[in-house]
Amino acid sequence: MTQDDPTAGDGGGGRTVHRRPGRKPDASRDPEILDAALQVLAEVGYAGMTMAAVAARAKAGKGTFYRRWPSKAKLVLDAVGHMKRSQVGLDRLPDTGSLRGDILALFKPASVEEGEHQLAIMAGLASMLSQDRGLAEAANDAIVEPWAAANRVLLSRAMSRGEIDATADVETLAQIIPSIAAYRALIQRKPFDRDFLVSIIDGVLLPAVRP
Amino acid sequence: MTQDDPTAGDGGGGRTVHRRPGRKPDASRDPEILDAALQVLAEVGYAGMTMAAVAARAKAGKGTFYRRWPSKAKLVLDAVGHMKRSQVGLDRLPDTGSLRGDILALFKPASVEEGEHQLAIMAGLASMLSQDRGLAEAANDAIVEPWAAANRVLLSRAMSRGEIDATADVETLAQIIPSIAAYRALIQRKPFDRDFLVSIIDGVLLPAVRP
Amino acid sequence: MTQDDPTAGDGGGGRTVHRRPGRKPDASRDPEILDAALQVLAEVGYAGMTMAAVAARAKAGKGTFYRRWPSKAKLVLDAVGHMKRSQVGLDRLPDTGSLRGDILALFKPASVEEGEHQLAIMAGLASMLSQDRGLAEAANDAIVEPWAAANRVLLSRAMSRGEIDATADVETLAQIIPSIAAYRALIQRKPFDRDFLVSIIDGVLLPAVRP
Amino acid sequence: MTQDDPTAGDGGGGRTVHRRPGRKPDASRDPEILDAALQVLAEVGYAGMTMAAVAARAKAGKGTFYRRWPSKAKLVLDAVGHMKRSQVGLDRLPDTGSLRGDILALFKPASVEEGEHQLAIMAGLASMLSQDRGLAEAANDAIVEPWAAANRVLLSRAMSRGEIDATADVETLAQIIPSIAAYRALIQRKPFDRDFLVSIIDGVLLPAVRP
DNA sequence: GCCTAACCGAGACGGTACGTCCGGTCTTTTT
DNA sequence: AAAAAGACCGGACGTACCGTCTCGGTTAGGC
Repeated sequence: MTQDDPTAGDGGGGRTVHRRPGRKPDASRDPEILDAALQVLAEVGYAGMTMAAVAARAKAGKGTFYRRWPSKAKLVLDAVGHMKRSQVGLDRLPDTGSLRGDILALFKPASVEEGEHQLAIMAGLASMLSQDRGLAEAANDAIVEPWAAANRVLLSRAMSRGEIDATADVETLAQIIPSIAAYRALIQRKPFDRDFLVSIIDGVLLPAVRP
Repeated sequence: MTQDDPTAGDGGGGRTVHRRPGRKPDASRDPEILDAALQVLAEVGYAGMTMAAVAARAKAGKGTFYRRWPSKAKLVLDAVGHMKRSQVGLDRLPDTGSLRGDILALFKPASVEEGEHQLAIMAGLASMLSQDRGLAEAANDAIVEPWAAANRVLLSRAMSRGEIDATADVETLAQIIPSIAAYRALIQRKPFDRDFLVSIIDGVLLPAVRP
Repeated sequence: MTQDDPTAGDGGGGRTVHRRPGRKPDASRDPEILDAALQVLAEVGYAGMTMAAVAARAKAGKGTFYRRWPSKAKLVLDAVGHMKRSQVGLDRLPDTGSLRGDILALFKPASVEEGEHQLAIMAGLASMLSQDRGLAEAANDAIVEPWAAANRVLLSRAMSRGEIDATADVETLAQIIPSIAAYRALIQRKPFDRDFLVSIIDGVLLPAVRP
Repeated sequence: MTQDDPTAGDGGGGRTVHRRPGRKPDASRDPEILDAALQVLAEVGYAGMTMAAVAARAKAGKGTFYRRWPSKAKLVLDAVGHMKRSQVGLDRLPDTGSLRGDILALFKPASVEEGEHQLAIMAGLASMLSQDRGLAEAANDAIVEPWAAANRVLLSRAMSRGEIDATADVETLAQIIPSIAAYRALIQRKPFDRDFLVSIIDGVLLPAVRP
């Protein structure tokens, strides 16, 4: 998103390629600005988020981020894409021995809370999703997809154990919980609490995969 | 949203309760304004929708709708709540003899197209959903809930026929398809096409309800 | 300004002359409305005077005075023209024996106070004077001209007594005090107090007319 | 009207008093906006003058002048105060040798025309004069007072020459012509033409000052 | 070590939408 | 039919905010 660095291509044997003189943009401001944007976004939503507020939060001037992102929308897009992704931790997934236990452990309170913060952000930028396809993708990749991936792994494991039907549509099933969680939080604005999770697991997921 | 009629409550023995004199609000302007708002909303989205444009479309003065709705957000909220609901038609649901056939018939192309227009409106106001719980509720009631209700009926019928497991969690299952459809259209911005519908039906719904 | 009353000619022995049906305009409301308009005008000025405020003050509906006057400006015009004029009382002017005494008596505190209220009204509609020639005339006739006329009489008397120069330009001189009083009150917004009056009399008027 | 510069008061021993950072208000916009306001004011009057029109004329955003003046009234106030004053030119007053000649030369047609434009502006804002003492003062200072000052000089000269009575009340007399001119133009809406000027001079001023 | 260009925070700028208020008209109920 | 009450359309007011531009001051390079 930040503009191309004309010096980037001068990697190898380029000689006497005159760099544009002057001070380089302070790269350390990028993440600070993006974090500030995410904070404000989660607090007041996209519409309520003013560039002045982000600037104040990041102790930056508006010029500093308009030099890097062409608009508020693109800034938010980049901010979402910049969110640290692997909160779910595919490398250390729960392993309780049963699919039900694994999934309940995956959506343990801490994770859910973390996820709700992400959903708050996503809710904040919901308006942009309809305007900007790329932003929708970035948001999906950053927030929902990791959980779907985790579910995919847990389902595959259960299948290897012979715990679930070998013909189950793992790909589709893995999207069920994250999608409904997001829908419930974003559109219905109801809490994605443990009771609801259990009703999804016991009412939909496990029945659908029973051998 | 428009205020209650203070004269309505003449329930007791009071007689000759004098109505407040003066011109009554022109009730016919309500739906005209709401329709104009929906048109503009679907065309340019919530952010691009200006009150002046709605006023011009409805040939109304700004005072007229600020007398009825306190803000742009509330106007849109009411407009969404006012959308004609019975697109699904609970009284004339498909009846093909099988649950799979029924659901596929329910989400026939015409309905889907109609639904996508509604989703376009909903996408237009997505930014508000995160700010206003009432709006989210209205949107859910007007757009998604009718389909969930239809699914509920179809599932109940199939259960009476003995086609599906008698212990199936109809309530939760009925929400699966509308939720995922809305999520896919609003957040992921991917088409809710027939292929995806089939993969939901065959990969999740039917397996979950098989006896 | 108010429309002709077609019933006015039915004074005497008219029998079975069919009147236009319906309630007659309540002529008694005219002065009440005009007084209310003058009050509001003097209090908040022309710009701050709202038709709703006048209506409330007169316990009238807006329709009542828009049926009689075509606009706010014309209402004010009529209101000014309607102000009781003969505050000065040409028939009972002071007669102290000297021009100086007469003029000081004419502008005695009570009169001045009364005059200041009129000037407050005039100041309130000052904006209209520049827009509407007729209003300016009406205002001048109602407020300033009576004092000029009184001065004219006092000067003439003094001339008959041989107190002042027989060639004095009475017409012009008679306008001096009212004009300067109005200018001072309207434009300079300084009080037209006794000291200032004395300085006009002794510094301008009497020197100009001394034999 | 525009706020004081908080850095101006570095009078004491304080060193390294850091100015408030940020872009400074573009001082050149002040007179441009004020001129635009005066133009619009003279053309359509105070009531017809819209901020949007002034903004368009000055190629300014509304925020720019609402940052400098708190309201339309204050903007007009400042605009009047800003009118170039020295139309009269105290340094090059006429000197014909006689008071009568001097005054007639002072109010030569060109000056009068110039003055009438100023009176047009003043008439345009007449409504404000009754609401805002400061505006009335500014208007008086900018428009009428310069002429009074010129008259004062001419009278003093004539007195030094022994042409007029040494005990004449120069201060009061100097206000007569400008006051009556303003009153006649603003309130009576009659032209302040040469004939009327002559009648003032010969009927009031010269008689009052004759030795 | 100095020059120069681009950076930085801060905030004024032009433009535009919001929500309020009011003038003049029209409608409903009461007299 | 006229009165009081008040809703109606249109449009100006003053506020808020986006994206740009300008200020004084700082930080890299290249010489």
